Amino acid sequence: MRFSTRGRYGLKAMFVLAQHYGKGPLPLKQVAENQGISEAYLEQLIGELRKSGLVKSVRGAQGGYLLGKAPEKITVGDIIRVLEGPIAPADCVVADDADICDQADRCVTRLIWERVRDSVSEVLDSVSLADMLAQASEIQGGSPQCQPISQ
Amino acid sequence: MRFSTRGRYGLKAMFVLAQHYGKGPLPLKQVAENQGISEAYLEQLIGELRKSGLVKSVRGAQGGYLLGKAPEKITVGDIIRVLEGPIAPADCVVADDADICDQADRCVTRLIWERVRDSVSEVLDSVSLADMLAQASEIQGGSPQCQPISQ
DNA sequence: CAAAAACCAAGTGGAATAGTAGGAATTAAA
DNA sequence: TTTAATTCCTACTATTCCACTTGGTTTTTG
Repeated sequence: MRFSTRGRYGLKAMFVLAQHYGKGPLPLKQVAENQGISEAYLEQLIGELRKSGLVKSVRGAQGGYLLGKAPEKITVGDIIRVLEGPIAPADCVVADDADICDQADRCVTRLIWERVRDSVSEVLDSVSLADMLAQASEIQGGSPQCQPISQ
Repeated sequence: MRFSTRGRYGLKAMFVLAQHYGKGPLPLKQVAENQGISEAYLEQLIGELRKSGLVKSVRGAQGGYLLGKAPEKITVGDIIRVLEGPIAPADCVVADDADICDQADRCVTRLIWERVRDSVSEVLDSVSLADMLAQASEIQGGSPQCQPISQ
């Protein structure tokens, strides 16, 4: 029951962009170095974030990436859903195609997965990048960094 | 962010054993057929549950498996932890080796993963097999079945 | 024009998942 | 005492996903 590096790296990258919000585009190289993440790998992830509209890009020299919306309007859940897919501990509780399960109304384990899904969604949707910025300034020298190399 | 079939099948199997609690050992073949799960695969999973003490086995003809404790004393969290490992959306918030992260006190994304971990744990630890039995009798003909073939 | 950057597509090694296959040991019942 | 039912154990396999790497092309600024 782990999130992969896709979601975790993506969230860190978005946090870095949030810290730079309003200061123009930030080159991916700086984001990657800041977090100790492979730039080429992060490039793939941020490409998906761009297609989703959560980030914008500026091409060419002096270019880079920026948040597509204000930090208040981007939640952790938004980011995770783009990079990890729908939040659901089992296929039968993926919100959109809930009717995939023909036994839905008689299934007891499904009730468990629904509760897990809802509680994870509630946590992730309740935290915005702006909230994370606020928390970072509470924590002295706050950074999104956690295990620079393997995390 | 899915649980694998390990945890999902294991939970279903445990629910079936709970339904049979107090009635002697139940052969794995019946559990597997009831749920439409490969018996040989389920055998591996229930072996781990047995080693953890959550189920007991009776060998030989007329043998089978039984819950190791009363349904009230076994939670979904117990089962999931045996089959899926510690509940933690990222390695840096695996309870035991929390100190794996040298930046723990300055890390902002870690706070998110801690909240996710705790909320998932809270849900899974708050539901026992006995609770599931009660829910099953509320739902007419309640079964743990959900998508018999692929789930 | 040169350098900095985003963009794109394809390949790669390793690990985990979701099983299969085949047998050995144990026990109840015929 | 044999037979059938059942657990127990190990090893194998195909597929998928992860976490990258590689090698470019295009766009833009100075």
